[in-house]
This record gives sequence, C-alpha cells and structure tokens, in this order.
Amino acid sequence: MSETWQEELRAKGYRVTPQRQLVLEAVTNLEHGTPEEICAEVQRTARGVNISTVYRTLELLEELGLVKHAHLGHGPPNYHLAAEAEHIHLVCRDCGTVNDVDPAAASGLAERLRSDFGFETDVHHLTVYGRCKACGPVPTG
Amino acid sequence: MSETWQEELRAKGYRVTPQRQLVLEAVTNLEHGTPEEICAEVQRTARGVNISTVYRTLELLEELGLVKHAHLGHGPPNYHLAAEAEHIHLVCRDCGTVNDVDPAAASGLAERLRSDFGFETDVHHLTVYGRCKACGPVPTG
DNA sequence: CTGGGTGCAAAAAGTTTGCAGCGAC
DNA sequence: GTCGCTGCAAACTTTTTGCACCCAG
Repeated sequence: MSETWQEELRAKGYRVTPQRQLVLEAVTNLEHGTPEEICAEVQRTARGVNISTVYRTLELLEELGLVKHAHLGHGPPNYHLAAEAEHIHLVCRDCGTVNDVDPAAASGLAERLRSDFGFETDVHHLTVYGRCKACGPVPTG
Repeated sequence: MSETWQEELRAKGYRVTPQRQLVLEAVTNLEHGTPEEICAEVQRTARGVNISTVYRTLELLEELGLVKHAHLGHGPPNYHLAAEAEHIHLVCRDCGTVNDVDPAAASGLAERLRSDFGFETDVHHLTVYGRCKACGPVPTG
C-alpha cells in the first residue's frame, strides 16, 4: 500500500470517479460477485450506475491488478479482489455455493503439472467443480 | 458396449435421426468443440443442420451420458465424448490450447478436498488455467 | 476549459423457444 | 398415421459499442 489505487489511476492518466470507487467497494463487500450482482450492490448506494459502466470499470480494475475474475461454471464470470489471498474456488454443482480454500491444497497438482508438462498453473484461477458436503452427504455405508 | 447408443435412444423413447448421428460423429472427430465448432463440423457433411438442433442434440447426448461439457474460460462451453477416459483440461491463457492430462495428477487435491471439506471433486470437469510450456518458456536462469 | 467517463440505447454473441411441416417407427 | 424432431425465426441473456453530454482535473 505504498500508494493508493486512486493515485495509481491518476498516474496512468485515468480519472477517479465516484462510479469507480463504488464498484471497487462493491467488489470488496461482496467478496465474490458477477457483474450484475456488483451492479446491484453499487445501486444500493447510488442509483443510476449503469451496467455497462460496471463492465468497463471491472475491466479497468482488472487491468490495474486490483480485481481478478474466474469462470465458475455456466453463469457469468465472478469477480473478487486481487488483494485478497489467492484461493481456490470450490463450486458445488448442486447448490452453486462457492467456497474458497487454501491454494496449498493444489500445490501438489501445480508442481506435477510444472514438472511433467512445463505448465505454469494459475492457482487463483483454479475452479474445482463437484458436490459440497452439505449437498452430497453420500452415505459411505 | 453391450448396447449401441442407438438402441439406448430407442429404449428411452427417443428417435435415431441423421442429425443426432452427425453431431455425435462431429464430437468424436473434434475431440473438443464448442457448439458452433460442432455445428460447422457437422455441416461439412450435411449442409442445413441448424445450430439450434446442435444445442438440443448436445443436451440430449449429455443426458444420455454420451458426451460431457466443461467451461474453459471466456468462451462457450466445450464438449467432448464421455466415453474417453476422464481427464483434466489444461487451458493456456496465452494460446488457448487445451491439453488433456491424466486425472491422477489431481488425485492428491481431490483426496484433500474430500477429507478436509467433504467436497466430492468432479475430476473430469477440472479445468486448470495457466501458461503452457510452448507459450511460457520462462527462463529460470 | 479539455478530454476521458458515463448513461442510454442499439448492436453483438451465445443460447433458448414457438411453431409448422417432416420423417422415424 | 402418430408424434417426436427439425429448421427457421424470433425472443432472451450477457456483454460490447457508439454517441452526446457531463464532470474530474
């Protein structure tokens, strides 16, 4: 945090607008959100912020490295703060719930892909599909 | 292969049509394909097969368990034969190439998610984002 | 003031649906 | 002959783009 993102914006010739601050706040509050959800969250505070502005702003914030997005199945992409620790997304095919887990769980996979295939895994972008504990209490007996 | 899929179709009250055979052939030939790519492949043989028929047929074939789909990033979903061995998709963020790798690479991850979170991983649906060997020959020296 | 940003609306892109006619059985 | 399937076109959903006006700097 040697510099605020506002200063970074200015430094790159962009402007600091209320909409941009609101979108970033919304992403922060929601932790995970689709563009539409983010737009709704923004509009709780300031009515009249357009969905296309949200898309443009998310693109800008991602370019600045402030937010990241992941694709979590069928629906629209899901945005979250980049400042948060990297994490793996666990998506339940049944209830759609997204859980964040420590990327350490995938360190073995990432190492194996690197050594065997020379593939550099983007851990924060890792999405694991399956069935969560609550939805799939598969009786093992 | 105790029974052909055609017989399975019939048994469930569906009909065996040229379009359905063509779509399944296209998926087989392409190995990986979006609905549009599959439609294009089909039309190399039989002009006039409509994109909506391709969508409806893919949905049916998936319901029958003959094909599966995965979401590989920004674009449309990607279909492949279910009969093929389950595999992990390695998607390169740079060139977009999709490589299939043995799910054994993720067995550690899957086990860990199960024991720690009670999460049943859908291995065939696992998509790993990153940079492939060809695109990211990161000089380690 | 200047020029980038925003809202609005239309365009694109991907997918689904309604309906009339066709063809598998 | 029946009824599910198909092609076509229109509707829908999500995202992008063009343009006139507005406001951050």
